[in-house]
Amino acid sequence: MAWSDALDPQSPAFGIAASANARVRVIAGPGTGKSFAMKRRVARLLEEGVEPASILAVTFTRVAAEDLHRELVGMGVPGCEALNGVTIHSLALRILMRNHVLGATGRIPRPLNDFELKPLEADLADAHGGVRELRKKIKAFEAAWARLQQDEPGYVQHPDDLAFERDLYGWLIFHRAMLIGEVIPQLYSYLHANPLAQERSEFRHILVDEFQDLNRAEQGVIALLSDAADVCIVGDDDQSIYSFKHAHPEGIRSWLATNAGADDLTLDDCRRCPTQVVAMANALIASNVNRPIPRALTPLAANGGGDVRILQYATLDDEVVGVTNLISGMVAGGIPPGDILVLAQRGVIGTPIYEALHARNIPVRSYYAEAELNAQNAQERFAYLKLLVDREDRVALRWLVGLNSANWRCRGYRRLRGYADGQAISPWQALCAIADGQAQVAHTGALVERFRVIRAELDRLGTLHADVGVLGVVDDLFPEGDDGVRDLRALSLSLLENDAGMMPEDFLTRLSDAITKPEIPSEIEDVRIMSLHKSKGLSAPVTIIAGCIEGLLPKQPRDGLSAAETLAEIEEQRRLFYVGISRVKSSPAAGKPGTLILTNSRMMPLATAMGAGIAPAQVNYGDAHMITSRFIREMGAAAPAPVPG
DNA sequence: GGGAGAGACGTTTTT
DNA sequence: CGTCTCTCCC
Repeated sequence: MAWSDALDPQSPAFGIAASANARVRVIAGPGTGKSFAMKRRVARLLEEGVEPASILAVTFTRVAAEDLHRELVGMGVPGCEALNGVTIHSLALRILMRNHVLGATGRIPRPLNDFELKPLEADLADAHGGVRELRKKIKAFEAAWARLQQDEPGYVQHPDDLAFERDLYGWLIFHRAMLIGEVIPQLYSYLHANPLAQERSEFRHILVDEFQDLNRAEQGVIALLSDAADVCIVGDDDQSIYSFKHAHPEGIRSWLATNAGADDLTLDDCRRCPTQVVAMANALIASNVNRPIPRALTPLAANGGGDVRILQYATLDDEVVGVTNLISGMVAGGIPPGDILVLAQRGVIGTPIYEALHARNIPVRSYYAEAELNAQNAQERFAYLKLLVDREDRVALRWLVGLNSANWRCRGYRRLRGYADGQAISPWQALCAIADGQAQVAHTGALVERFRVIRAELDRLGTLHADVGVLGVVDDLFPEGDDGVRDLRALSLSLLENDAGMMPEDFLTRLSDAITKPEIPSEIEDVRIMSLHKSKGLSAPVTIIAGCIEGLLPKQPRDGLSAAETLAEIEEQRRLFYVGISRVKSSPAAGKPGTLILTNSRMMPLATAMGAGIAPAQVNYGDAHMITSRFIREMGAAAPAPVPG
């Protein structure tokens, strides 16, 4: 295939593929064929003899990276199989490892699981304004302290932030661990400090997908990698939904100002969605006031109007049953389960739908994160497994000695850490010394008592392993019938199925990977249930968004915000809904009109509402009364009238 | 250091 | 409504 095959030279896609400008920005609305245009651009580069290794295609999420990689490799152009599609985090880690940046500063790339953040938070909270403030600080640190688009990354602005960074590094170095997110500030400062670093001129062509998802630090990393590269960024400020990690729509908007002379191209023809959905999406997003470049998607008549329904149920239970019935009916009618995408912003809505479909033997998969480690006993057994493999896993030990204490025994642990540091020994060695009476450290009684239990349990597991191997240990740690570890058991057994004699450390590595980096299947065979965030970049012939109520979509803005900040939160929620409805794909030729179903319910138990952080409009004897999302109204006359479900 | 009781909050993502 | 977090007190 030649890169320009069947491409109209007047089309924007041609322009994107052909532009020889060293800086190109593409604003591409949902479903406008940006992957297609990027692919053609890469094909052109390869045909012109550009080294595949000098082309960098980078995105923010693994789903998008693997998608891009698959598309690029599938082009059939010579050299395409050598192309890389990477997440910015994996790229960062690779560059840091290659340059021994981490080793030189005493760092070990042992990532923390989500649940392992608890003791870190407890250990640092006192000195840094409490756990809540601390979490915000971690987010800002991961953005290299550039909380706003106009902030310069890498420069700590407040003395508090500086003290926090010092303590955080201290904790991570002592515990021989890393935050996933810290690779970004690390890489930024490495590249910034080393203008002669090979990586700054390694790439000739950089393509960035979903650019609006990058925060200022991540944008800075891209800029520092671009010394010798042509850069093409693709994204959509209307799909910017990651303000919680300090990515703002201004990022892609202001890129032209900092890249003078850049080409500015736009993709507006919505090739994916039915025309009615395009009209609804346009009406919806027009309600965003803070939108300097008002644009609209152009519908494609050939896509047909689609099948759009807005359904209301009396109660949340009815909604769950209703959605389940709809899906069963579709599957019974011959629609492949993999064509169906269910979006629910909270587990309380998504999980019951998942369970109900599961009970009806409909293939279904839930994409809510790290679900295997939700239960505390799952976390505990997993920590034991880590310690069994490596007694010097300081994070796992820290977690276990703090377990079942509200403050994770942070005061005793502080003394222990001081002692271990002073003696230049590890916490494990220090605890052994104290437990065996060879050393005394005041106020560590509770800690050492816990340690004795942990050590005995590890001895037991060690013996068990010697007797019955990894499989026996798995059976002991994740026993059948224990709901909390059900998923861990299933996952472990599937890993050991063909290789029961695996070394424990290999088993642990594979188990960790399976939990934190689940495989993204290329053939979708299940009904998919996920958050709206996760759905970015995906499309499906049938898209169902459940829970379209005020307080959830949009979520209740946080308290204490200024009017402008509140507006910004609502506008981001509107963009989130815009992303959601534009997932639906029509293929009239294949008999798939493109089905979009939006559901809500008028009432749910108060406990459910409060449990999910949904502010009810009114409460009556334990029933929370909900009202329909404003977004339904904002889609205007383009949307069908809501009907009972 | 740790327990009791009052008060806040609940999501989304990255190897 | 639960769970987590914070403060106060022993």
